[in-house]
Amino acid sequence: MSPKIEKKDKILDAAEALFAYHGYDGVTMRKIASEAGVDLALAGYHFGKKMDVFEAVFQRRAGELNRTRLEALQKVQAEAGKSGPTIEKIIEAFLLPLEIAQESPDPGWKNYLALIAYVNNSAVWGEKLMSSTFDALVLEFLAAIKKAMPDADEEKIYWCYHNLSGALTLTLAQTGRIDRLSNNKCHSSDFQTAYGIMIPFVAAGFKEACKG
Amino acid sequence: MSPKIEKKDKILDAAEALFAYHGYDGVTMRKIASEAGVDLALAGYHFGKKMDVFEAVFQRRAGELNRTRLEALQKVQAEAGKSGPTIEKIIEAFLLPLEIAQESPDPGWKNYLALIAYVNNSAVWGEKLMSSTFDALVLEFLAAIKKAMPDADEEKIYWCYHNLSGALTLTLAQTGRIDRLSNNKCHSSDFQTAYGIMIPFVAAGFKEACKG
DNA sequence: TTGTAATTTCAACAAATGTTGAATATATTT
DNA sequence: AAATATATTCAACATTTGTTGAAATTACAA
Repeated sequence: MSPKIEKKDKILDAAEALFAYHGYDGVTMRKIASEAGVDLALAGYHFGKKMDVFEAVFQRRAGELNRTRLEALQKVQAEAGKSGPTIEKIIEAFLLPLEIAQESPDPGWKNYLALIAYVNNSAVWGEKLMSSTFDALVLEFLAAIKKAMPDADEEKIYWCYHNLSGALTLTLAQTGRIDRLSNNKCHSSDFQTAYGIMIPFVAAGFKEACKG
Repeated sequence: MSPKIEKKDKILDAAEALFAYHGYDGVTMRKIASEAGVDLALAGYHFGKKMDVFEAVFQRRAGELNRTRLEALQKVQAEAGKSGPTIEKIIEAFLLPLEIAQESPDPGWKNYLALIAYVNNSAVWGEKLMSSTFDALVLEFLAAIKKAMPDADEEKIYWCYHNLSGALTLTLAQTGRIDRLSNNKCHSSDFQTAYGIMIPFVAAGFKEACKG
């Protein structure tokens, strides 16, 4: 219950929420400090430059997220035995940990995943941060998919993953667009429905687009 | 060939490229002016505030884009006759005009579509700008899809479109991520392959996820 | 308690930013 | 050519921004 850590984390929480919604350049150190209820200079003291705050936010939950998703993959692999899991099961293992995180009582997870959506869609950050942090995990999943579709062209599998990644990213971003488009019949915050449809959608996409 | 219009358009071109890559807050009026080879005050003279420059960029090509895509839809509808076109044909009509635009000799189109990707993934801009500019067109396509899948639940169709929109958006963004992930076997700039896979991927996704 | 290290605040800096009024130049019209 | 409108530049403003040194406060060990 040491107050040091409390304030340090409050800075990360505030930065997480602000960066996720406004992007890196849309956030000021003063806004972060103010939102965290902390003096302006404190963020600099704990983390260094503004960019370092951003990276600290980005890295904070990355390890746990990668661990959870890898465990989910290993679980379906163990259940499937030597033949390996189906595409559906692999996609499920890839996505459901995110749904669980978004439904977590800690609202920070929702912000964090929206931040990942921001980074993943940015040509500025995408290559630098996303690849170094998440490619290892993604390649594990892609290997499992290749095993489940031994006849599929490798290049096509990458592009199918790209489509999966895009659909996922837009879901993580929570833009509210589907609410308006559907005249409020659907809601960006309805993750259960989102993933419930995304999983068969993507699985069918892989199967069809990787033919030949 | 009047030089007035030349400079005015150069400002929009520069702003388009910069906003697409860096986002609204990552761009300064000075960078726009400098990139356009124009005095700082000129952008303000022609367009007003910075936000007005952004909206001018966003609106400049929207009309033509909507027109082209609507024509593509009407063409496949005319070809299909009363029964209406298949999902594949509808998705094609939705996507191929974008591929053509990205391959246009005018590099501004590529930047413009990357800008749309930025806006579509942003919760700040998404609802305000995207909906008002593109929802009418999207609803035309969704109506065609509903006709092609009369048994499908409406809510599911919206979510399937959301998946399509996400996959498309990531492609428009050109982040370079797939290059790195695939160890340079795939390239963000290879639109032909991207859409060649996206179309069957999405069509199969619609069919499978809208069952029941 | 005393002393030391860690944390937090205060204050201020230099640089960058959006915006605008006035001056100049260019084009267009009369 | 003169006059008018349009376009462009110049110069400067008030804010905002990231960053940092010094002071003050708090936690902790001896």
